[in-house]
Amino acid sequence: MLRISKLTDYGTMILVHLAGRGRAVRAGHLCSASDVAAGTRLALPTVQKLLKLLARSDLVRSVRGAEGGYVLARAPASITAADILDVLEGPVGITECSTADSHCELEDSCQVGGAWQKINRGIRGALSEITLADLAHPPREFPLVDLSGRAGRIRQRVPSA
Amino acid sequence: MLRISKLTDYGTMILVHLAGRGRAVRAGHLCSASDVAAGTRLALPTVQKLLKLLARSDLVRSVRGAEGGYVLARAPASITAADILDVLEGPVGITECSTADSHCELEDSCQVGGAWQKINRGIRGALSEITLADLAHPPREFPLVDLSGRAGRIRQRVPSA
DNA sequence: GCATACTGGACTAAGATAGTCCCATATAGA
DNA sequence: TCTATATGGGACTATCTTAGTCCAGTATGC
Repeated sequence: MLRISKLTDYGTMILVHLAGRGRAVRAGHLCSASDVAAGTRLALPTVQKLLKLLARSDLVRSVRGAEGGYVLARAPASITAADILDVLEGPVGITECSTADSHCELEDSCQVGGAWQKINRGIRGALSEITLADLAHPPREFPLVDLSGRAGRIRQRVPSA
Repeated sequence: MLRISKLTDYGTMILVHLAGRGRAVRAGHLCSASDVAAGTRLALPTVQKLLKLLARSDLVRSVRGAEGGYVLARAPASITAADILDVLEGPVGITECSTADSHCELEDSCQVGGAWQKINRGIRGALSEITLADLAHPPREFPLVDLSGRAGRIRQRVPSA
């Protein structure tokens, strides 16, 4: 149920790896794709592909050329699981009709649509409360999440697209 | 992100349709696959396939032969979204390694696994709080859901496999 | 016996996913 | 300026999953 793709899982591992390299980066050392592949034990071509993808987003910054590499573009605590999924899987919903601009020909006869959308918002909310920092060092408990879709958030967070 | 398959969506529509037929059923009329297809505007072969699948679970009961058909086996309020996903998509997690009996060769180098499992439990919890009755008549607000994985539930619910 | 309706399973086409590879381009340093 | 080291963009393929259809078998009511 509700599976994320392997690539998204790998991408998260990569981000966690980058998050763990904060000090080294501040000292001027960037992480190359090979570094990340070695650190995560993922295949190099796969890591290269994912880093390219991540570098196009605002989560990861890249520097080309010799001595180049990748760094997190933002603090781990300001990158949420929802951000990561948006970049790696696109901003789609749990059903096609739970994305914003969809037209479903079953709309008239479908009584369920609205409910999926609420569930979808709830899950997005949940994922927005979990940061890369949490993923790198999982806390005892994750915060409460509100499935009602009301505005209030437990913590203020950089809004995700 | 986190998409459910179309068939699961259709299956849910079918269940909602059956839930709406409670009175007719008590009067002795079962819903045939054709009835459901007409009521939901889904293609008949697809409906047949899904009803077969649902009838193998404990969510739907079937009666063969002329005048046969399908009924919900339990009250709509005791069937949760998690139950539905389990039947239609199998009891899998958002990552392969978030299912119970998996062996991931990256386990040593993967720092993320535990966190996905918590997220997974949180989402399952959320889905366990939403019933078929809610889906048929969506309430204003869905209940709060706890991502921490602690025991307490807002409502007592038939446990899902 | 026949019409109705479920049961089990095979089957296909289309699409998504995972993974690899190649060539172009940028940069640091010798 | 040349070379080694990196990223950037994209093509490509094999495999798996999904959606959808169809058929032969079986149970039941009339």
